[in-house]
Amino acid sequence: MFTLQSRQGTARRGRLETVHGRVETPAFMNVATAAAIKGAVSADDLTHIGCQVALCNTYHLHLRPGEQVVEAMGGLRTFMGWPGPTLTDSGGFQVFSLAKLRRIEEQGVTFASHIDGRRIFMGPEQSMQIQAALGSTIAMAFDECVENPSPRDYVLASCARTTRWAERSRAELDRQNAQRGAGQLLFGINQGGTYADIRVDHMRRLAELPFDGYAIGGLAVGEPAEVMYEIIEAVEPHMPQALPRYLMGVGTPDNLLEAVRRGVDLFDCVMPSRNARHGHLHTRAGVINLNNEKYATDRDPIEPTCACPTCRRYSRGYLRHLFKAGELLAMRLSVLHNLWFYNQLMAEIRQAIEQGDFEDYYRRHVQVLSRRI
RNA sequence: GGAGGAGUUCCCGAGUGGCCAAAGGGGGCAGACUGUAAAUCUGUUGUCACAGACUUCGGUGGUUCAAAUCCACCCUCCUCCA
Repeated sequence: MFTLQSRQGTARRGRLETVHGRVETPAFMNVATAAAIKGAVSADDLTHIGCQVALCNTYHLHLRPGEQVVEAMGGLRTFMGWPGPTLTDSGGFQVFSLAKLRRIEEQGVTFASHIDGRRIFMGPEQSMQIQAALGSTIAMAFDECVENPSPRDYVLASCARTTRWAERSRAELDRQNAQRGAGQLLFGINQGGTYADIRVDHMRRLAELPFDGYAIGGLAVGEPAEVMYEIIEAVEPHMPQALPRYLMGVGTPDNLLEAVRRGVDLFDCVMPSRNARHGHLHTRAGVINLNNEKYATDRDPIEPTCACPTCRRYSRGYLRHLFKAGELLAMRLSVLHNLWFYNQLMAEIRQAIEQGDFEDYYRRHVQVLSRRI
């Protein structure tokens, strides 16, 4: 159940009530691909850094440990000790990211497992069955994420297939929900590369299907940010107002501000966690690289005004040392900070929309938060 | 005291007459990263007046058109024998 609390221009402040808890939007979902936030961050930590939704991956969990194991262990939430809502990505992104290891056909995609090379077949039915077994709060339709730029002919054909896969995803999850007496939600995914007309046509088709939310996929995969914003603007008017909109895999703080401003409610991205593991930390003034020599004797926390567990206690100099020494603690503390930063950013955005200050908030932070300093 | 072996650029370590400023690691410095094949990947790492020149392979001297590489002596370290 999704309700809009308030709006400012196209920006929306909403609330998604699920059987596993409430999600205040706009929200950034924290990425836990293999049922874990990389960097030694526990589900318990997630609660403390303001995470609302944990995002896991169908393909990865199917390979290891296998959905039947997760199911036998009580489902994704029990398995990983995370009490809140979860979202599982369908495996569609792996069609893109593992392009060298797969073959696409109408029925689905055959992957060579990146772990042991064994053949894995995944179509919409398989993806839904796996996600149903995992028991995520929100399942994603099985799609093909196409790289940008791609030839128009290819995008057109791929998009038509993704539509058919969306229909099959919807039908199979309905079956799974009926069999299990479950109410797992399902989001459809818009594709169409960088072609606004294909995007719009595809979105219209998807909107005819009874999804619980709609995602824009296939962005931030090669195209300039401006093109991404244009595509969002083109597609947004065709997304149902009453349902949540999710921009998949995005992005930088700037990307989030720009997309919220254009009507997006949900996000996820590996950047804050991955970049944290690589020493790049977010501050109000931009992104710093803790590996840089200039931080060796810096006694300030990453962000002086930050209330995260890391900033309350540790200096940049110490964290830099931990990175240089290869200590796991460097990653843990950095990931905690960056995810806190993102979750906090979204909380501030929500408040700004509620108070009608979003435009002001946007102007003060855009092109500041994402710059490298 | 005797017999072997070894000393290479920040470190480890290849190289045994010219294609060597010297492989490969590590470390250092910097960069990348957008639904995670990522604790990963890339660049760079003697000096300078930098498409070239200069200095460098324990030290000194020599052989040679040419030496990190060959010869002599010296220094240091390791192993074994006394």
